[in-house]
Amino acid sequence: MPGGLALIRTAEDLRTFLGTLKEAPFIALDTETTGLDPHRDRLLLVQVGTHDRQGLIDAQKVGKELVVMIGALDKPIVMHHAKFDLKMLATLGERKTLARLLVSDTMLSEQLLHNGRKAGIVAQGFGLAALADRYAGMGLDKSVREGFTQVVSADELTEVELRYAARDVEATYKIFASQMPLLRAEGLLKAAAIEGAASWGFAEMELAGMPIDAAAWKLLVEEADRERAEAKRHLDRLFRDVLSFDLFGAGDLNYDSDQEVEAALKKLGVKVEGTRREVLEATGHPAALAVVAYREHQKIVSTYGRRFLEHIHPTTRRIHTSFKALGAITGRASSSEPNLQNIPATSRFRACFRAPPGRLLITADYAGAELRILAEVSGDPVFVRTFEEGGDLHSIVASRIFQKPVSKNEHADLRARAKAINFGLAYGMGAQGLASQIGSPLDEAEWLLDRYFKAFPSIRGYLERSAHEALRIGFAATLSGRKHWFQDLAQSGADEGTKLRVAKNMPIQGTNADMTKLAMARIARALAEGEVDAALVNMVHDEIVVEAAATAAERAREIVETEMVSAGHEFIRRVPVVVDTHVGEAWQK
DNA sequence: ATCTGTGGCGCG
DNA sequence: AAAGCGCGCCACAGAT
Repeated sequence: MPGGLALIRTAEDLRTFLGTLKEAPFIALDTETTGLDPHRDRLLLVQVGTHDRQGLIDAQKVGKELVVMIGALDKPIVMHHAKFDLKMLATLGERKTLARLLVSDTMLSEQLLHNGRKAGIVAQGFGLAALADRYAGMGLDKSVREGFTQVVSADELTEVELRYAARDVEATYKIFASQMPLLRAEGLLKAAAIEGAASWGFAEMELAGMPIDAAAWKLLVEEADRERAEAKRHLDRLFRDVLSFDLFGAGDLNYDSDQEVEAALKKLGVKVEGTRREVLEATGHPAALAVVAYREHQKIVSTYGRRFLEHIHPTTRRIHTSFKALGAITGRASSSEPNLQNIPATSRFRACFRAPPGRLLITADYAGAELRILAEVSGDPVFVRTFEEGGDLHSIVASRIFQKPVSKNEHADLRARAKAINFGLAYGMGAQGLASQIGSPLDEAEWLLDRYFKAFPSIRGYLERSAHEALRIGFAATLSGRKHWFQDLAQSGADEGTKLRVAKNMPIQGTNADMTKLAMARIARALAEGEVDAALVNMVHDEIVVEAAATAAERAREIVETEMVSAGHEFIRRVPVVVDTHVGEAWQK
């Protein structure tokens, strides 16, 4: 590093340093912090540079001006796990600049390159050190940078620590330089661009968190707990002949143990294999049904109870989930600690996510996203025309299959059957699956599927053709070019049928992920550029939630809808893209 | 005491 | 129980 390891402490010095990067095609960036929580921990160092020149910026001394100046370079900024660095950079302010950065991410790029062919690299993983070794033959000692928790100023960092901080930037630069031709060769540049652009969106969601009415939530859990206890007493009565009771009259059967439940049911003369809800319901036995009822309440108490509320952040009083941008093999994101993508939809739990006074939540979701994607990729004329005309696809499909007029009011039962087929076929569902889904005999389900595919030959044609082609070439892809290689799946011993179903589903589910992630990126940028008092707060696969000041809510809603539609049309060109929005105090479908 | 795999179930 | 795809969390069960 020219000039040794001197820290850049002023905007003027930073300007001088950045001037030396004029010729670089892109800039690598990394940060050193006192911890992982942007609401509690501090940014110490921001390192920027290339393979042969790195600058170490004292983040607290230079302040938000460093973000402005890096943004003004107008070059792609490459980070390893950009979401984290962006969240820490945001502690300086300048979110508007961060939302506009052209971000690339070496970690996500590597995941895209190995999606479904992790075998052989899984031991090293996707950490910076692993990639530095893989691409640049560089050894990075992460342990040097593990403990800055006691550090209060960049001045305290030792020479060794600063040298490693600079090496991380050098490595990141070299890694991306090597990844780029690979991404290009695999047709993954667009997918990588979406991931990079969305990383600020995920950062914004994690930073903002979801507002929650903890008291209301607690009441719902307590109610479920009472109902659970009542359900248990009921169970004890039903099972009284096959269990023993303690002094307090409580039975010794553990209803959370599937083994014990199965054995106890057997003693009552109810033979089941497994204790899944459908199995228990199929018996029609009161004791089996009582177990189902108990489980319903138990699920609420265990999954959405005390531990869930422990995720409320001590300072923001909000729920800050953690997103994995590439959480699913299809390209979907996942959410954890807590998972905000599996909050009960029909219950009152979603209503507990309430914006604070003076603010509102905008809930926006793609209407029939997967079926529109299927219309796009198959080109089925009926599907395409129905969406063009704004018709009800399930009704149209039912009318075709059953040869009689069907609507939401007329022959609604037939519409429900068509709906089950429509959703199931995107996953490669067979007659047996359909039979159990709609509760009809196997031969009837077979007849239905047959009628369906006769009415829509291009749907079957597309699904069969694309799935077999995917297996032949070794991967399935979305409309952005995102790939799922079948190497790991094959190695796991999956049979032909499983592979075909996965291949059918990937382009549909994955293109939906492409759309939603691109929309997130565009919404975050448009809100920032328009200086709208609003932020992304959650996403659930085909749905985006934004919190806005009440005075800005209508403008934010318009931006959300416009950007979701435009992002959808990047991939869906044959049929309209429709987004339903809802504005209110609470999160609502 | 802690880890890992499994069954079950919440969501799209 | 699953020949319907993708997740994460819970409790249990069996292991270390």
